[in-house]
Amino acid sequence: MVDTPSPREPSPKDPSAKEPKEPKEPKESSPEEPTLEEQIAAYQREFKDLDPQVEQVVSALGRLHRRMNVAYGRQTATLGISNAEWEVLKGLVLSGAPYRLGPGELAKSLCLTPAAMTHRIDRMVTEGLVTRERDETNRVRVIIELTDAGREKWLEAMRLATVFEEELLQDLSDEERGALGEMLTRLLRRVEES
Amino acid sequence: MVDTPSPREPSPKDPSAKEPKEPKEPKESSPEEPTLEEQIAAYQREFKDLDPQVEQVVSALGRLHRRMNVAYGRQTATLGISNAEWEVLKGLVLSGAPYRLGPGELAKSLCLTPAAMTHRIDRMVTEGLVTRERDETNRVRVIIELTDAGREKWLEAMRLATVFEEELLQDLSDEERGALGEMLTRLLRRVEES
DNA sequence: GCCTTAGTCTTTAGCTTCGAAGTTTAGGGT
DNA sequence: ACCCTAAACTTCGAAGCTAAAGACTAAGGC
Repeated sequence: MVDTPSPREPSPKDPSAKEPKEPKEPKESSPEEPTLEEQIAAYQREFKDLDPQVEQVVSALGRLHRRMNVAYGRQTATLGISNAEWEVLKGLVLSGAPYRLGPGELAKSLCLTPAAMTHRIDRMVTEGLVTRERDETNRVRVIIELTDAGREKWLEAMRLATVFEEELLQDLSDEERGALGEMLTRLLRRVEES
Repeated sequence: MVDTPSPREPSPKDPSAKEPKEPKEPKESSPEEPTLEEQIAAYQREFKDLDPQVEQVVSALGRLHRRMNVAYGRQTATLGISNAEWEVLKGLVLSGAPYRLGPGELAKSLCLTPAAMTHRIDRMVTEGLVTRERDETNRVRVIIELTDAGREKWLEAMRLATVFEEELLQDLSDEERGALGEMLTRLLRRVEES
């Protein structure tokens, strides 16, 4: 998860409230959210035999993933769907035409339990993104099929996502992008083998 | 976390059950969980103007994070704590001696709501990992303090985690590790700026 | 032909989280 | 002195997920 916990928004707080006469000193050193460097320094302070190189990779990776999910969430929200629903659309589209899958297969590809799929599909059917029907040749199976509206939503979300991802990687050269992807893939293979 | 959704275990299924006479053909092509390469190929098939390099970075990153969380979860489970509790211990230790923080500060450093912290702390107090007491000089504040047992748990978890992380990165040379960490940090900075 | 076994989806109960309202305390203005 | 606002935590209600149990269907042995 997997992960798709909807991240917390700081609750923007009506800015029309009266402006405080004095901005009120930031309290002295707000320990709100330590930066990455501070966090790694703290780790070294508290745990002597720690490889800072390894820690930097692991910590940056975790933070990056969290921030990206927040960004994706903001984008899908503008389309009127949740991050969770976007994941379902992804699963269906990636299965290829004619975009039909059973709830169980969808659940596997999203690393969810079948029970969770049942409820997600309930919502998405009422929103017109997918249809649910029983397979008449094998009445045990249920078939979820992407609607045209669902496919269109997926396309819009993809367009937003690719723009964001391109911005994210704008500081990396082509060689760097290739090297980064290759190294991440190597790590993934290592962890999937065990 | 976003983060820390407890991942689903495939439910090991009692192995003492009778062995099927024939292992029963894998059904022909189990589309269970597409591999990374298959997934990227599917994306290109369904969305023509997609940069495969970018997609590889993004997809590998997401998968890697999920697998790592599963691995961490297995480790903390052997210590008798959950991934969520481990995060709280991390937050306290990283704040430095004397390992005291308010629930609100803890919540911020973990990207959770204060409400969630209240419940997590309830559990951890009964398990003896932390103590909760009111600050006598400012009776609004509550102070969560790490116990010796809690600190010991954190140390054990750190030892397991560092072993795992070292294994994860074993295929990367020192230069590669440095480059990887630096690139991830650059991406993080980019996304944190906006 | 019946019955067991396995497979697929849904339902139920419990847990964790979030958002919002509620409670208690501190500090400042009148 | 009183009250008002802000801050910090807790409580409440709703939503989502998981694991386990339930219902229904297909397939195969006796």
